This record gives sequence, C-alpha cells and structure tokens, in this order.
Amino acid sequence: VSKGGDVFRIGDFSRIARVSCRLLRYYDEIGLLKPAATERYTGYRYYSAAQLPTLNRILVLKELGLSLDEIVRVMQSNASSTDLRELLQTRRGEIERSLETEKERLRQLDTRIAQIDTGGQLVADDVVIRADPAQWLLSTRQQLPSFAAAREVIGAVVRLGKKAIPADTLGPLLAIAHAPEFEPDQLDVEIGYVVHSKASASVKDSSGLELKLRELPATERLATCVRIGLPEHAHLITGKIGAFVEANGYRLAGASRELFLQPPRLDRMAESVVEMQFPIEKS
Amino acid sequence: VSKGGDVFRIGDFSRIARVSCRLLRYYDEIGLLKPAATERYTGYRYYSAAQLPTLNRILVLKELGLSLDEIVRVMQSNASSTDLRELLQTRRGEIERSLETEKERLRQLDTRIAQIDTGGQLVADDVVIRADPAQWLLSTRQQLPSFAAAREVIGAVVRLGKKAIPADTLGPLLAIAHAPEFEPDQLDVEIGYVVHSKASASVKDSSGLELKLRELPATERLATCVRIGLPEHAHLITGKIGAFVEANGYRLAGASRELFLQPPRLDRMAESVVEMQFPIEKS
DNA sequence: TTGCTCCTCACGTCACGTGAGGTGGC
DNA sequence: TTGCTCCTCACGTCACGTGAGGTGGC
Repeated sequence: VSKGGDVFRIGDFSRIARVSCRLLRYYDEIGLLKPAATERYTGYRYYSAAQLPTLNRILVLKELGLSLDEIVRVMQSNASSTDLRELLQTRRGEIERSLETEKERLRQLDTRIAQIDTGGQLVADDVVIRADPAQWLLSTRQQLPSFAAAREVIGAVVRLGKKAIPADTLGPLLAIAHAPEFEPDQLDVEIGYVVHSKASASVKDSSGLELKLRELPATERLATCVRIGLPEHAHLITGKIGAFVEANGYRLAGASRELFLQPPRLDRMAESVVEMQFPIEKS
Repeated sequence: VSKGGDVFRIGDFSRIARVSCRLLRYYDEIGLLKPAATERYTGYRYYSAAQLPTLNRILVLKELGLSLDEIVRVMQSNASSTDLRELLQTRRGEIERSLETEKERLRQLDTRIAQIDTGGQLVADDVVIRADPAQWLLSTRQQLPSFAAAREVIGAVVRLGKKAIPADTLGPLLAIAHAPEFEPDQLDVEIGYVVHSKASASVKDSSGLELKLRELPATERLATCVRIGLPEHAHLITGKIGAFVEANGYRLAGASRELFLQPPRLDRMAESVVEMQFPIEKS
C-alpha cells in the first residue's frame, strides 16, 4: 500500500532524521509522534515525508529544554502560540536561574582548585551555603558584660520557653550576635526560640524576663557550619568562615547567628550542637 | 552503649544536618557514609558528632556537581588532593561547556519568543543545528551553465558511483554550491559521494568524468533542514534559513550543501529527500 | 535458505522521594 | 497500652540505550 517515494520504514526515517529507532518507538508509545500508518499484524511503523518537519519541530523544542510532556501539550494544542509562549517564558526563567547557579559553581570550583594548588589543603570544605526562609522568633535582646551573663540569660530563656511556649510550636533556640565588632565584654545579643506559629505576642516570667515576638526575615544566602562545643567559643570558627566567604567572592551581610540544633542542656554546654550562620552577599 | 551527647539516631542526625533520613540510608547503602555504629539486630543506625563535618564535606562536593560515585572515590582516597584536583578540573570544563550551551539556548528562546510576539507565527521552527564530523568525499567540481547540466552530472556521478565504488563504503550523495552568490546560469558545484573509507584516490568512467578523493573538514555548527523536492528548488528554502540564522545571532560561514538522504532516482528527482546544510558561525 | 529489518518485552540509568507494612523502646 | 521512631522492601522518576528473543519479506 505504498504511496510512492514519500513513505518510510522506521529504519530509513531514523537515518534521514538522524535519530534512533528507539526514540521513534518511544515517541510513538507516549503519543508524541504516531507513525502515519501502522500495519495491523506485523506492527511495522510507516512514516510519511510530511512527518519530517514535525519531528524536527519536536527536536527543536527538546533542544530548547522543554520536557516531552510539555512538547506533547504544545503539539496537541495545534501550535496555540499563547501556550507555547508561556512555556518558553517559563523555560527562560529556569535557564537564567540555572545559569546563575552554574556560574556560582564555577567560582567555587576555582577557589577550591586554587586552594589545592597553594596550600595543598582544603579550607572550610564543610561550609554549606543555603537559603533560609522567614521565621517567627520569641526573643529578648540585651547588652551583657560577659559570656557568663549570656549563659545566665540562656538558662532563663530555656526555662521560660519550656513553661510558657506550647511544645508543638517550640522550635530550636537561636542566638544572634548584633554587635558588629566582637568584644567579649560588650555583648549585644538576642536570645530566643524559633516558633512555628504566632501563638503569643509575648511571654514573661516572674523575674521580669520578657520574650517578644518578631519576624526574622528570610535570608537568601547563609554560610553555615555545624560545630560542637561551648557557644562562646564559636568565634574560633569565625576566621575560617571569613576566609571562605572572602575567597568565594562574598562578604558578610548582617548579624551572625548560632542555632542550637539539639536542645541546650545547661549542665552540658560543652556538648552543644550549634550551627553557625553567617548571612552573606556577593561582593 | 551511648557515649554521652555526641551520638545521634538517624532522625536527630538528619535534622541537624538538614538532610532526609532516606539520603542517609542511601549513603549507607552505597558505602559513602556508614554510621559510626549499627545495632546488630534492630538495624538502628547511630551517627557520631564527628560524622557531621564529613557529611558536610560530601554535601559540598555534591553541590559542586560531582557524582556520588566520584565523591566515594574522593573520600576513600583519603583526600588525595591530586585526584580531587583532577576531578574538580574535569567538572570545571563540563560546567564551562554547559554554560555555553545554556547561553545559546537562552538566545534561541529569546528569538522564538520574539517571533511569537511579532508575527504570531514560528519561523523556521524545524531548523536543526548540529555538528558534522570530517568525512571523505569522492567528487568532481564543475562550472555549469544550467540546472539541466547539473542534473546530467548528477546522473553520471550516480552511475559511476554504483559501478566503481564498493557498496559497503558508498555513502550518500552530496552536492556543494561553491558560488558565493546564487546565479542559476553560472553554477559552481561539486558533486560526489561520501565514502566511509579512503579506498580509492580517484575513479573514472569512459567519458572522462573523474571523481577525486578529498577530505571534507568537520563543521562545528551546521543549520540543517530536510526538504523533499527538486534539488534545484532548494534556494526557495534559503531565505527561511537566512532569516533564522540572522535572528539567532549567526552568520553563514562557507559553502552550503545538499545531502541526499535517500539514494537519488533520476526518474523521480521531484521526490528527492535532501538535507540542506548551511555552515554557520557566531556573528 | 540466508541476511536484513522489524517487532515486543524488560532491564538499567541517577539519587533519592514516597508510601507500605512491620517492629522496638518510653 | 499508645505514639514515636526506626527498619526493610519496592515502586516511581526521565528519556531513552541496550540487549534478548522472535518474526516477516527479498
């Protein structure tokens, strides 16, 4: 039932279009490109010449990064250019974002390679960069003369939190170092609990300690590093992070934070599991 | 058998490291990060505090785009910085290449979106860009006064090819338009067969027609489009390709070619399946 | 009759996410 | 006793590549 020279078996069609037979069978299977005819009993697929531009259109859309699912929709909607435009716009955004992250990867790779070449050792190879969503915080901010005083406040906050904050909204303890310069006898710290809902605007204890609700804004980039030990020794890690941040083309952007990943135990502060968090931005 | 506060069950460890339990189990399974201890009968996994920086190192390498297989090797070779350097260098190259192709995608997306916005119609949406490897060609180059004369030469080349070139090295017929400007009465065309091995340096027939072997150099970028019809009507498609090439920031770079994807039949030239090939480069 | 082309399963890919179904410790 | 956490399968993902095993037309 050949119609002359313009009907091809799958092998010829695949050679002409420079794709594999498997690809053609797969596109048939998912309904993306059905052969012009299929022989009932042998199952042989026959493609027409008119299907060549169709296949090429598909390949072009694939090259642009659309998924086969999306291409199926585009082809079915009979080239509804509004739909197509929308898909292409979405893809555009995706590609732009991926370009940014790839560039950042490249920078990081370069600094790591440079580190190997100079020191032979990797610096801060356990520093993880990530984003942080906005969170609610029940906290108190105080000027304190010493770490001992800070530890007192932590103790009071922990006791108050356990009593006054419902267990299902109680998140981890967070300490924020507001002082831009590090002065161990002039601490400006905020200590409080992350809470999962805005239940209470404020909680107080009998001694006058008050935790007020505030929103901790989202952070786009946070250089984080987990350490175990006394929170007041955290500054030991600051140099490491600083070097890392600078080497990767960032700079510090805001108050650094310490997040208690395990509930703090006042009798075992030296075993605290604390995540150091440094907001950063491109410099 | 707890050793104090520095041993974690999988749930705690996953929360601290901000990864999923499934990920930890998977890394255990593939030998990337075994728990410090596993209880024999329950199968419970116990992680030590010292494994936190190890896990973060893994996550950093993953962020850089290494595969888990590669990370396993890096971690096993005890930070052999030579191996690591090599891996990172390889990755660097991959990322640079992928950046280039992504940028090109972006350009193409932009032109397609612009096309939708202006014309509402897609222009040349079946033009495929690809690379072409170097090939061997047994061909003759001639100045001809008309398409009829060119068709004569094609016929002679086909007959000669069938007779004098072994079937297993005989590739498709190729025509190259060497004249930079298109003049239907002043054709400068090269006609010949792609051959898969350098068997013979030249073949002749009794009339004096001679096909000489030469290398067709590789082409990095080729804008291609398959059409069915008389080869001499190919110029009808040239405008379309030209618009496409210009809109995408390319320019023509070399003689255009017509590749016969199906063996040409002199009695049915109007059914020829021909791939138009236009070497291009970024402009 | 012998190649050649076609066919239909079915597994493998990569790094997990997501249930299903079941068990131990407070 | 009831939740909670842990466990081990096992399937699904995306777009095919790669055999295995078998059948029709020249």
